[in-house]
Amino acid sequence: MADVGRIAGVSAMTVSRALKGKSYIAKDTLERILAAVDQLGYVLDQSAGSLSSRRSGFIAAIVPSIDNSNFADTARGITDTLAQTSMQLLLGYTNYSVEREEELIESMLRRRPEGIILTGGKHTSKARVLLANAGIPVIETWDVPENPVDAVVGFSNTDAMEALVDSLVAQGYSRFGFITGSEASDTRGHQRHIGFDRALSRHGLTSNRVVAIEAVPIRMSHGGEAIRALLERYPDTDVAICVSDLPAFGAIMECKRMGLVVPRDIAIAGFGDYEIASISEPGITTVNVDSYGIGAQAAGQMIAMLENRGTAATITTSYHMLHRGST
Amino acid sequence: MADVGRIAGVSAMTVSRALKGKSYIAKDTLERILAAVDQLGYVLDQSAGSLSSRRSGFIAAIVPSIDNSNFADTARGITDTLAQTSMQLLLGYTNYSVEREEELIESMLRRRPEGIILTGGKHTSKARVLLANAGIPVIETWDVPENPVDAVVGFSNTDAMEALVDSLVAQGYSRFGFITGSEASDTRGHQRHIGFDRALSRHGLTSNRVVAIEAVPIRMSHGGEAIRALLERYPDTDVAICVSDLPAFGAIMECKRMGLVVPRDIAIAGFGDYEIASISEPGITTVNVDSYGIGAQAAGQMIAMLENRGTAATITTSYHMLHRGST
DNA sequence: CTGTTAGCGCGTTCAC
DNA sequence: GTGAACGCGCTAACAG
Repeated sequence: MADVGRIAGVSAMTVSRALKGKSYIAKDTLERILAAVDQLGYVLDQSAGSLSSRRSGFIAAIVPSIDNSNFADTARGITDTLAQTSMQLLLGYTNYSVEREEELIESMLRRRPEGIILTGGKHTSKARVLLANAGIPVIETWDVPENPVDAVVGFSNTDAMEALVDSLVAQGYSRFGFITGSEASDTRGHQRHIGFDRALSRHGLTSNRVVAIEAVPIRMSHGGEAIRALLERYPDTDVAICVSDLPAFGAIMECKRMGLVVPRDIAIAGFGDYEIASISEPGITTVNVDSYGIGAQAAGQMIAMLENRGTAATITTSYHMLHRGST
Repeated sequence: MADVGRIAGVSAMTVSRALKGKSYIAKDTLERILAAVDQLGYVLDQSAGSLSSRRSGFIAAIVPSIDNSNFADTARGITDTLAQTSMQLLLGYTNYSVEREEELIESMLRRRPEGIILTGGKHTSKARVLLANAGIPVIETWDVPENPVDAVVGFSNTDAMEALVDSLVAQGYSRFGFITGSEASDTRGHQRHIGFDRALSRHGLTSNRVVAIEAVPIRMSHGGEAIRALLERYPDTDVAICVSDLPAFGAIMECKRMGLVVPRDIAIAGFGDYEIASISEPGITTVNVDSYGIGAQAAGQMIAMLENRGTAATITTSYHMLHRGST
């Protein structure tokens, strides 16, 4: 930067101001500086800048998996919204492990992010301490935790699943199966299971037709295994709800291979409204949860909090049922 | 850090050494330091550290989209491999725009990454200048560019598509259609199209049955539109190759809706071996391209280059045909 | 509109 | 094994 200044015949400070674009600089001074920047191929060193200004320009975000279009959409929502500011996203994924989350939080805090966006409300106690000490806005997403760290942008997975069950009961189904993954790891899956149970008991139905695949995350292929297991144990099941559209799709395809017709022989529903749910034939009945909007709103709330415009609000995001051919 | 030192009764320097874990520290000194760190909830400030050590600990990676499981897998491969080191991934996506890539490169270079991993070999000239000036290892992936910037980890999309066409010709198909997206943006799609043309002319076949959807990126739903357009214009097409499995799946589902049986009435092949290709019924004939391995090998090569163990090598990654029920 | 001074929080280097 | 001095490249604060 000093080099640039030398060539342009100004001090480093003026170069700094010119490159920030926030202060008034004489037009010809600015031109000389930009010419020098071009000539040298100079690129600002933001790590030095952050040290001095005490603003890193980072927002950290941690999702369970990027290999899942719901969370990828959330990450996109965050990035796109952050693009309006000069903030940069520092993204990490936990593979659904709170221990890994703790490590990630620590390693990200070393970069002094100005805010941090997490998925869900389950964290190790050390993670909570780290977050508290960091003194930065924390936003938990994809859930409405009972004891939020700070702000929240999400929806009740329990309620959403209850609504799905209600609508299927209304359709006339009564022998419900549930296909899920490792609930110890996937807390949102666990919440959905709770919603499933609750809704069923409200309707006076039983709910022990459950297949839990102990794999993290649950994939399309697991849906196939699971539906076989479910139908073997409970052959009279008339509808199987899957914890996400991915296993739901796998289940539907497996049914096809088994010679069963969905939904005539067995109805199948998913959760999340992944693209496949609308494209698959039959289409998959599911719950749309606005994955992109969760990210966009979380980033928006973060920006507000950083500008002292917002406080630790809880923003509830919308979801809606999508009835398609699979039920 | 000075605070920690004060509590532990040592200098900040000793704290720094203790936290790095590379130097010898008396056992009880170390314990006192760790206790103080715990007590204060101290977290290292890596931005200050990088400024001083002139090592940011960042590797930048830029992919076209994270909302695509192939590139998400590559990102996972990079992260997982980097986890062996203390490097952190700085991830960005371009939405298939070289202009956006240029912006991203510049904003990432401000963080002084120690290396940068790009997708493909097409960059703006300014981007090339920025990369050259940065003086860090650059790895281009997912392709084998004619004029690589530095190292390369990828495969020839042209060759891979040629191999797919060859195998379908061997299966007896002769009236080939091609479904693709915006080739101006998706250079790998463009390469595949070239391979398609080349292979067909080698076999003395024509190749004008092409539907290009001008959307970026091409999604499942576009496959449906495209197959309709293709069959309307060229009703005698016997096999449609899609630029990726996503539109291939959309096309298969649309055929089902149109009452066509795949592959009896029309065969369909994809590219990329997304999970859906193996789960879908029928399974989708496709080319597996080791998306995760591209990331893992790129990161491995990056580590080697940073340790001066490797030079600007070109690593060719493997691909293989997967014949499934759709052809 | 521009320059000077000081210091951000570490790690490098050298000393002991 | 530990400490002191110094500087990384930039920007805040103040001056003019």
